[in-house]
Amino acid sequence: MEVLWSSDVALTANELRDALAVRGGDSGRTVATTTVLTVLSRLERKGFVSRTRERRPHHYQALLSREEHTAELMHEVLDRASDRDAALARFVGTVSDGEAATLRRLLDELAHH
Amino acid sequence: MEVLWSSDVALTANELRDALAVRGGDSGRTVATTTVLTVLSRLERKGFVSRTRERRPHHYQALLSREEHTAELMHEVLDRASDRDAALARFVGTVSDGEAATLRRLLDELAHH
DNA sequence: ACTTTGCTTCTACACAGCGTAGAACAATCC
DNA sequence: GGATTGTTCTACGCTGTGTAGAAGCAAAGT
Repeated sequence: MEVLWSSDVALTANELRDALAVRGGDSGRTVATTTVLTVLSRLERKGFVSRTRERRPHHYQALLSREEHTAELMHEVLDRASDRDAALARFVGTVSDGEAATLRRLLDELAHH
Repeated sequence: MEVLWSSDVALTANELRDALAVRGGDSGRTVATTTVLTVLSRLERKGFVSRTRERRPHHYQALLSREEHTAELMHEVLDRASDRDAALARFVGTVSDGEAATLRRLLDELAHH
């Protein structure tokens, strides 16, 4: 359900419902607006989303982009490891060559402040 | 429940129950042996654990170490990202200096086959 | 061989989380 | 102020997890 989220910015529940209807056009999968609102409320409670409570059609917006969220999750997973370095080693040992290259590049950039 | 797992190797259900009793000694938290067995069966079904079905007290053993499991989870999280490289960038951008250094070292080792 | 003992499987229950939505309540618009 | 539109409350079904009792099965004692 989060999938749809990280696409753009600041939507109302109805706009989001419509966006969903388009995306999942395969079968008649149309969710009710209330469903969207419930999910949005739960996401807000968990701090994944913020809303504008002023003007009546509340506008909702993701607090973290998809990528930030992914990075966040990776950190959470890593934090649960007893030996972080060992876990990192395992991780690095199983990335593709291309990703290893990407990582090197990113670390280089990081080094140049 | 997994926590206890990644410590050592090849145990029977009862040994594991005892180990649990020791670790969680705070309050009278003693789990029944059947509980341990149920959990072990579920873990086996999910491929996290293997067992020796021969000699009667079956011996159970983790298939992945704690670290491997962590790395595995990190990959799963990363696989769900739409833009893997961007997610990696966010991740790298938020690691500590020490870990950045660790990553560099690991990547260097990787480069030397 | 028959019983006892101990290990394993089957079944079950409570509780949490998620996807879903109807019904009720609140604000906005003529 | 009645109609329309948006939001909250409440709830149901499904799945996963922690927990364990009851029953089945295999090895060991006599």
